[in-house]
Amino acid sequence: MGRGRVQLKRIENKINRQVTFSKRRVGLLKKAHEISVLCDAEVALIVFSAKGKLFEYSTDSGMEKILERYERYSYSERRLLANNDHESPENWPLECIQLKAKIELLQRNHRHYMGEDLNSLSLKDLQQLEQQLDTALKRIRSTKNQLMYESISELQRKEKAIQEQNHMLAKEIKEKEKTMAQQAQWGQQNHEPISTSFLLPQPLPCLNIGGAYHVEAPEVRRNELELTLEPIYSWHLGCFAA
Amino acid sequence: MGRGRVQLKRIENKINRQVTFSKRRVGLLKKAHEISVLCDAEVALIVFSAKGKLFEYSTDSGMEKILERYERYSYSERRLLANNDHESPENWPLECIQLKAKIELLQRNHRHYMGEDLNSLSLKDLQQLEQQLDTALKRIRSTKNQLMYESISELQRKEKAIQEQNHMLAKEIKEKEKTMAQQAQWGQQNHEPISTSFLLPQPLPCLNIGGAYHVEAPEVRRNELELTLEPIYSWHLGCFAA
DNA sequence: TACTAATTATAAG
DNA sequence: TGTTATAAATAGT
Repeated sequence: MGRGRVQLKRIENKINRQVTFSKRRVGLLKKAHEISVLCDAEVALIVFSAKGKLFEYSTDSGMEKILERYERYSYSERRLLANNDHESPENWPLECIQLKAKIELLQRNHRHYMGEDLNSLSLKDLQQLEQQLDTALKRIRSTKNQLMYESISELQRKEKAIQEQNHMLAKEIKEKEKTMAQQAQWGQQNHEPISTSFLLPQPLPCLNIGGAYHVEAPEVRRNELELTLEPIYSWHLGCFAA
Repeated sequence: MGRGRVQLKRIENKINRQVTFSKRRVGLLKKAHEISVLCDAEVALIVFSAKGKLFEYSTDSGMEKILERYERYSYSERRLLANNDHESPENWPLECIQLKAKIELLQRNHRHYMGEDLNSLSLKDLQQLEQQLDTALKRIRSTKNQLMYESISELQRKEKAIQEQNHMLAKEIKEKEKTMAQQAQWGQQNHEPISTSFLLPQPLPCLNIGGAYHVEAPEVRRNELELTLEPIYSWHLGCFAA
């Protein structure tokens, strides 16, 4: 369909390929939808573009349901491959067996995400994996940076607040000194007045406090965060140990 | 397409519906195959007829691979959990429940490896994750490179072999020419002998072949590898036979 | 299943 | 992205 006859081979021109992909993708999805409506069929369609973008269509029963049904349907074939026989699966509900299969799959994926067990992968698989991890890594770094900036802002804010507090305290102290000095004058006018500087031997404790905060704060914050997330990170160990 | 305009609603006539299903199914599968070949896309198509029969198409990477990739991409594994909840898990063996928990953990993990759901992670977690993915990525790239080098070596080996073959063929041709020239001389000693150079107008066909190979190889290397290393046309599974 | 008229998808611009 | 000439899919038979 179109002005030229179509050759069933990869379109070499990149632009052309992309344009054709967009058009045909729309057509394909449309046809998938049509057959599902016209003929009362259940359809799941997954398309990854060459660049790795995902497009999907599924009947309104939902992709999940359909894939599940697919797995159920093709389970009989797969059971031959699975050697779970040593664990008395006979009594188990089908779902359990599926769960186990799923776990195996997830774990395999996981190993790949860890950069392990790569020999079972093809060049194409490796490329996909690389792309995916690269994307993930970018997101992670971006999130991390954001978090760090936020932490820094927060710390700066706190620093400011505390310094203000310090100023207040310093003022208060000064006033107290004044009062005391006056009292001293009143009470013992004959004595030498006590030097102000003696009464205010550390004009910079505020800085110490601020400094101490600085040093500690990042530590503390990290721990706080860590605590909230601890459960999340412990699972990995838990589940792979098992 | 066809003599009547199509109404996007269920075809009520059962026979008609079934016929249309058969026709459109073939068309759909064909189109799925076409887009995958033309546009270098990865496609998985699952169709259940109204009567529950399964038809499927997948790019040669295989249905499982694509579904895996899909799950990687959309971490929609929830379907297992979501779906199993309503199925009286009370009666299940303890193992099943543990399996479910395990899956949940794995999936959470998984999302993080996809760079998703990062807001629940602390700075420290993010750092760990970053490091881990970075390491994995390095390994993956290393493995990929190794694979590619191997492929290249293999191709070079093949190239050499083919060139040798070309040489042999060229030699053979030369000898044949000699024989023919001699025959011509014997048969018609009165005539002018036909010049050898005329009989051997293209002494370099082998070089042409080699040259073409050389030119193409770097440009198309990736695709070449993919194409040559896999059977080009594999309509996956016997969906068309059915 | 095979044919044909008519619709639909799409290659090229 | 939108248009158009043409190839391809397909509804009805």
